Amino acid sequence: MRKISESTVRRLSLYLRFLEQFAAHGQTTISSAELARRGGTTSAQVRKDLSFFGSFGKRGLGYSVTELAAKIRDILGLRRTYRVILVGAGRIGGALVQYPGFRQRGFHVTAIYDKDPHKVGSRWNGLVVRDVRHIEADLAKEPTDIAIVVTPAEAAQDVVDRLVHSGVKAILNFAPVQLAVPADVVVKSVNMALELETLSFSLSNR
Amino acid sequence: MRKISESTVRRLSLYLRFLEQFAAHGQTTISSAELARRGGTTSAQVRKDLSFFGSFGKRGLGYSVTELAAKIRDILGLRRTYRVILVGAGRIGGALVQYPGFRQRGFHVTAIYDKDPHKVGSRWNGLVVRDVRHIEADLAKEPTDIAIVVTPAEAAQDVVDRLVHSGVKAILNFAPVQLAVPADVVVKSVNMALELETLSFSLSNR
DNA sequence: CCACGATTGTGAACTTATTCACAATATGCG
DNA sequence: CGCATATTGTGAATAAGTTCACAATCGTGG
Repeated sequence: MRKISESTVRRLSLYLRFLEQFAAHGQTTISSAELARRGGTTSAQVRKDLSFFGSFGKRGLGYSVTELAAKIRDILGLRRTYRVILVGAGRIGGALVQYPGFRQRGFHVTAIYDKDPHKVGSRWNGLVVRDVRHIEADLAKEPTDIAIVVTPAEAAQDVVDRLVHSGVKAILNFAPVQLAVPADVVVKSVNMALELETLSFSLSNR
Repeated sequence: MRKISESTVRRLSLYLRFLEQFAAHGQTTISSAELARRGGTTSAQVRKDLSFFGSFGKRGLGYSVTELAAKIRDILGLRRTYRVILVGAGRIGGALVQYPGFRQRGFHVTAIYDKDPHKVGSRWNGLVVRDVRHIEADLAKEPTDIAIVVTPAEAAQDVVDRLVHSGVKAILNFAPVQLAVPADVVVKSVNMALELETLSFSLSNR
């Protein structure tokens, strides 16, 4: 397959969200122009994004809302559900476990780990927090593709090494460090402070 | 000023983080190559990013860690501190208020608002949750540039309208909706589920 | 004080992403 | 059925972002 840009994937994700909203309102077809309006982009961009994967519309008519949604789910790999483990039972971890958006989209948090003995054993949203040292053994029994890392910066690389060693292939990282992983593992880092800094930049430059 | 790309700003933010780490280790100078290695980019990229704002290095030597950090803080508008208000006293809101990264970087959460009468009045990290209907009056007394919106999707646009009306110029939005704002207000939307979906895409395409 | 190794700053080349623009349909209506 | 209208799919044009490559310059050591 041709190399698909990150921005295209993010937009597809957005389009899917809008399609679901349209479906909920009983709308059956949608034009690229309308999708673009909602997503803050252009109709040409919408069509180009989709064109990398096939042609899903009808000229003169637009797209079938449900068909296109199904197609995008397919493209994004959202037909299946994913087991997700979470490392770091802090406040952000807690918020994430309970975040309904994950489950709605098929991401099921199946285990929570922490290093702190005070946290190990407590219940979180129906899950018992386990000691990080069980990661390897647990994942050997229950292979898991995705992990969310919400540890302090110092602990993150060590945790990631163990996750990678245990077969985790995708990591959503909230720790403010650049993580080193093998080429076949994908890391996506999110950093709240950095988002605020881009806002600060915008504020200072106008 | 020349138009600066979002990616450049994000990278500057990253460089700043690394520079602070280097400073903490007592390192006094740094080369673009080393900064690039840490940030997962190239030395040319680092120099180009900086070149949009001036020339801060010494040929043959590199950059002074503290000087460059100061320069980037300047560029990003981080010399000052920012008052930040938070709308939505849910779990994510709670996690964000306590997130040390914000305060460290000069973003001070000064007020929390919610619509739910059960939440209004409770204390959160030393702040009393106030009713959203006080936003206008409060901001008239204490002008605030930045707001973080962590409301349900349905409520977000309404809240944003009131924020904009009250003079807020930058919004970090966690609600899964596209927000409409005037041209002089900047919105940055963050969506956790979307991040996981990009991971899902990567997993399905290799 | 000159030659050498290191490293910046930056135009130019290249690559990637977005927008344009239009032929190719599909529908509906008289 | 044929014309008017809507809207896709896509090559070509444009714009934006990244990498290359090299002259400029700094510090050092003989």
